[in-house]
Amino acid sequence: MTENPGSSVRGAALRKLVLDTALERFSRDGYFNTSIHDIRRQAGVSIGSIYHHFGNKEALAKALYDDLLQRMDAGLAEVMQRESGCRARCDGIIAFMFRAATEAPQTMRFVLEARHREFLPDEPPVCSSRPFRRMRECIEQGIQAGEVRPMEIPVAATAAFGGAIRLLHLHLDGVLEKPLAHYLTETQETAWRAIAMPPADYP
Amino acid sequence: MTENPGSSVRGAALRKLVLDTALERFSRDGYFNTSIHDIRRQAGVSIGSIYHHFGNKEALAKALYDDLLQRMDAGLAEVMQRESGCRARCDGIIAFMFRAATEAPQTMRFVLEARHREFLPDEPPVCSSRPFRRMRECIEQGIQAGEVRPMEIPVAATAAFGGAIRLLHLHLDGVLEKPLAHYLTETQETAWRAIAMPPADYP
DNA sequence: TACATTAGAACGAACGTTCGGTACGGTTTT
DNA sequence: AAAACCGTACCGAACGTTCGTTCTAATGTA
Repeated sequence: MTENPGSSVRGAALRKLVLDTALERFSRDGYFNTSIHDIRRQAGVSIGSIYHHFGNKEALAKALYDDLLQRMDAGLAEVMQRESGCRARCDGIIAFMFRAATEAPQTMRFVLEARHREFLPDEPPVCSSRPFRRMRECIEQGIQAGEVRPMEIPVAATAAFGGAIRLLHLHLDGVLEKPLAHYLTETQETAWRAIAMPPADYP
Repeated sequence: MTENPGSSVRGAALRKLVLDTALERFSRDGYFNTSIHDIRRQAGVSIGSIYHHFGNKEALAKALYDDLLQRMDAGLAEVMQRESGCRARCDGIIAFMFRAATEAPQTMRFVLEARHREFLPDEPPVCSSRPFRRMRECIEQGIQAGEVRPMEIPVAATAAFGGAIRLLHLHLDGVLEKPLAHYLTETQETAWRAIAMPPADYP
């Protein structure tokens, strides 16, 4: 475990340690199955420290949530800046999500699977957070540029990324036989087929 | 409210009343934000009755979960029996889910959004439940029949229904502008485009 | 009478949180 | 330079509340 009885950890390092521990427990057992005392024990810090840094349990979860969403958004922003054109960007977004779910499954689980509204009642739903808005905007631009069929935005956006996201869920639930990367290119191609503008001589 | 102080409700009717109340509260506030005492108060029954019929809180949730999954599976079975051919069945499945999410949003929320593993630790993930297995089988048969492109089953299945399911989530989160039905046919067409076998003279 | 069902007061455990306290570096006062 | 003071960080025993559950008595039903 991450026991740390001597507690040489202080300040910002302690804050980070608590956040890391909270992520591990929240994503594994869920928010309500994890007590502050659990986090205290595993992180090897005191109850007082946790309350000093975060105020209360809900604020700890919110700090974690904001942190992860922002990191995820930064990743997507980097994709959007590196790639140009809707197709390349969609592929990049899907690849990024697959990589994130493989390398940081706990983060992905907490962002994607947790029912945030149950413990953060004032938070808007995940689907209206920055990362998800970015995906929708990408599709909107694709339609305007003529790369993507003209269609209802929600339909296009969910068609483009819904398959990939469901595959992510399967991966996080441990029901996929092969590693995520094995399904990447096929997922990208399939997603694009669903929304791509057909060639001009299409029947 | 569903107050019922006089309590003429007994036996099977009482059991049903408790299940209905539990569904409403679980889907609105979540399992952990709903206490047995809450359900008792709203249903107008006694603590003793609840424990007599269900044993404990977890078993109540499991009874509800099994009930809803079975009802959903029956709906899907009916679609599979009525329709023949992969395309018609996929369309039927998506239409069924849209209808269910519109007419019984609480049911859909509990089946689709709740993190069951957090309160039913011994339950397999939703994605391996009967209804979801049915969807995957439908796609598998489509591939064998030559209606669907030969591809990895998980990719094909998530491509076929992932978009629709994400749209369901958007609907349940209340972020869609128009009623679900408005997006139905476009969702069906888009899903099919993603997985359909291309015509023989395809480049 | 016998059995199944309902009633609700009571209990113990677990939880989130509080609060009086220590430790310590920096700043002001003497 | 020493003393007094201050604010921040950390500690953990203790508190009040809530929750799931139990238990015994009462009640309806056959």
